[in-house]
Amino acid sequence: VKFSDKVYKLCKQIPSGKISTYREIGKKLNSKAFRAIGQALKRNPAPIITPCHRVVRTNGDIGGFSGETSGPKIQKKISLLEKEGVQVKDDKIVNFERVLHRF
DNA sequence: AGTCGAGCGCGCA
DNA sequence: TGCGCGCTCGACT
Repeated sequence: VKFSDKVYKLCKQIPSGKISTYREIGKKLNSKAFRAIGQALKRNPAPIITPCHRVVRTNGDIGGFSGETSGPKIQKKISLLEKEGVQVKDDKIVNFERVLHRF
């Protein structure tokens, strides 16, 4: 089983309206390959099924989306999150700790 | 505060 | 093979 596969699995475990972080995932996988997580999500095989937009950076930053660290794609990610009930302000998660899903 | 460099696992050339 | 990435952390300015 590949590292990225586990990443997808964990992603799918994140309930709507909540989020998680690359770090949490890495921890859960007992790995420090946080970048690989980003890569895995970028090369997400099932973009809708795997809610990769629910994964953000540890400091509450949105992170990136579809290979962009800023720009229109990120806005899309934000609106998706807001639709699901996660407030985003200034490209950052509002009440980060409250919506953070821990595995 | 901000910046720098190292480590990680995988994908693509 | 080698490099870059949706990252993080500790050390330094």
